Order: sequence, then C-alpha cells, then structure tokens
Amino acid sequence: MKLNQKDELLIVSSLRDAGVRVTKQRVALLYILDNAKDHPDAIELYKRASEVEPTISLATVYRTLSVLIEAKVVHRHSFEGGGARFEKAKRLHHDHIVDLNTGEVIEFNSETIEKIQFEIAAEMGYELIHHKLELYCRKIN
Amino acid sequence: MKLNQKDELLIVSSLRDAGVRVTKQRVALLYILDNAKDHPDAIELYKRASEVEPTISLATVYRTLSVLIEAKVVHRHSFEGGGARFEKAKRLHHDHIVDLNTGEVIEFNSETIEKIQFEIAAEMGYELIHHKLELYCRKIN
DNA sequence: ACGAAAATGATAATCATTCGCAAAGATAAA
DNA sequence: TTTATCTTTGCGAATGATTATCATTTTCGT
Repeated sequence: MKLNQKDELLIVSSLRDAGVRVTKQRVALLYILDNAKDHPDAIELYKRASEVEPTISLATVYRTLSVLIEAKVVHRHSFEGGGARFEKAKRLHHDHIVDLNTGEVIEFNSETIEKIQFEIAAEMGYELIHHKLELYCRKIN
Repeated sequence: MKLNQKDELLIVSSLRDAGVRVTKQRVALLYILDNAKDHPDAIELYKRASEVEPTISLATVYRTLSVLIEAKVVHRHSFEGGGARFEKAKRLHHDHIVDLNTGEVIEFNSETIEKIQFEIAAEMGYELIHHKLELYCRKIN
C-alpha cells in the first residue's frame, strides 16, 4: 500500500496544524486513522500503518496516539471488554452504540441529550469539559 | 475491623439471592463494596477487604468481582486514566460525573436522558441493554 | 458427616501499555 | 546546504492490571 501526494500533503498539514513534528511514521498512522471507517485498537492500527510505512513500531503507534490525543486530533475509547480503541476526531461530536453481539460500533448524536448534560453539570456546580455516552445494544430481529 | 452478625446475615442473603456460593472472602468483599461511599479499584478493595478477612487474596478479589458482575450485583467502570473501578449495584440506575481535578466521582440521574437513549436505540434498530454516561467536569469557582 | 463440585491462595502467565537508551531524523539558524 | 540542537524512533526490557494454573481447602446438598 502507498498513499498519494495529495493525501500526504493533507496529512502533513494536519500534523503541522496540531503543532507536532512531521515524521513518516506519524503521517502513516494519521493517514490510517483518517481513513478508518471503524474504531481500531492499537495493534490493528499498527498492522494497518505497517502496510503504508513498514518502519513503524508498536511503541511509536502508542507514542503517536498519545501525542495526537493530547493535540485533540484523536479520541480514545474504552468500551467494555478489550483494550482501548481509537478514532480521528471529527468536526461534530458524536456518541456510540456498541453492538453487544458483534462488537461493531455505530455513531449517533442527540442535540437534546447534549443540552441536558450541560444543564445537569451546571446544576451540580460543574463545568462540562467533555463526556462519553455509550449505548450497549443488541440488534432487533 | 470486624463486621457484626446483622451485617453478615444481610450480606449472606445477598450472595444467596445472587445464586453464588457463600465464602468468608465473598462476604468480606461484598460487605466492603456495600459500605463503600466511593468507587474503589481492585487493589483498594483488596486492602479494605483484608481488614475484615485477612485470608483474602488479590486473585480472589478479581474472581469475586467477576462473579458479582456476572450476577449483576456489582458494576465495573473504566473512567479515563487508571484502571477499572467498582461499585455495588443500586436499585435505581445512575450515571457519573467525574471531577477532572480530583478524580472524585459523583452520581446523578436523568429520566429524560434515559428515555431519549431508549428512543435512539429503537430508531436505529437496536434494543438498549445497558448504557454508560460519563460527564468529565471541573468545579465552577 | 460424606462426597462431588466449586472456591481459594500462591504464583506464573498474559495482555496492553510505557520506559530507557543509543541511533536516526527533523527543524531552525547560519 | 551544512550545522547544531532537540525530538523521535526501534528495540527490547519493564510495568501494571488482570487472568490462568494447580494443589489444597471449603461449601453444601444428601
């Protein structure tokens, strides 16, 4: 696998915008994250990034994830059962439905819930910084 | 530390109701969980339970937690940063506010949010089994 | 009290994640 | 572009949380 010039430039700008140094390992990992349609764990990201940039190591995957999370470019999730899973931050916030049978993760958003959360925090004397809502479900039928 | 006859009987009934065998280690751990006002991790539970029942081991703490979670008597949480934390299940469901400065965990409940979650799951073709809502906040002032 | 089945402590093993270090690479200034 | 500095990297060891192994002990229905 190989990423084209156009993709590369976009990723490099993202890294620059995030204020971190640009290395080929970071470009590869962010590219994989940006194109992932699922919510992979660190090992899976390592495997996928290795296809693009074989010199990347698992330690660097973890280190880069930390850097990108710090820069708010990536989000970490700890769904029930299994290790952490990651996704590139999107413009709009969303929460997750976790399929208890398949482990599949689906995104959703509720403006109303967001608003109520905000109110609850305020009522209790807190400023809401961020939140996590996970619905553990089974498919009907 | 030592638990009185009355407490002991209550705990023993809980274990019987949960359909699990009664051992002194399990009694000690469930007693500690039942009286915890916070959300301790496994090591902390081990320390506290050891005061009541010095023969308990960390392995048994983990095993018993798994058994009690399976029996829906205990809930496991994976709040950001740090390992799993546990609490005895209460009659009414509740969610959590996590104080980002102190790590303190506060409970709250919103009937409205619960209802919307239910509707969202249904809309997307899912049956909501359980859920997790965590508000990461900072105290105002 | 008896015996099958389950639970226990001690310890080893596993799994995810982080750390330490010497070498390679990125950036800014000359 | 060369240099000097500071950062990042790969490797492998270390860590921390949790689980598995196994011989021994305990529980509980009969």
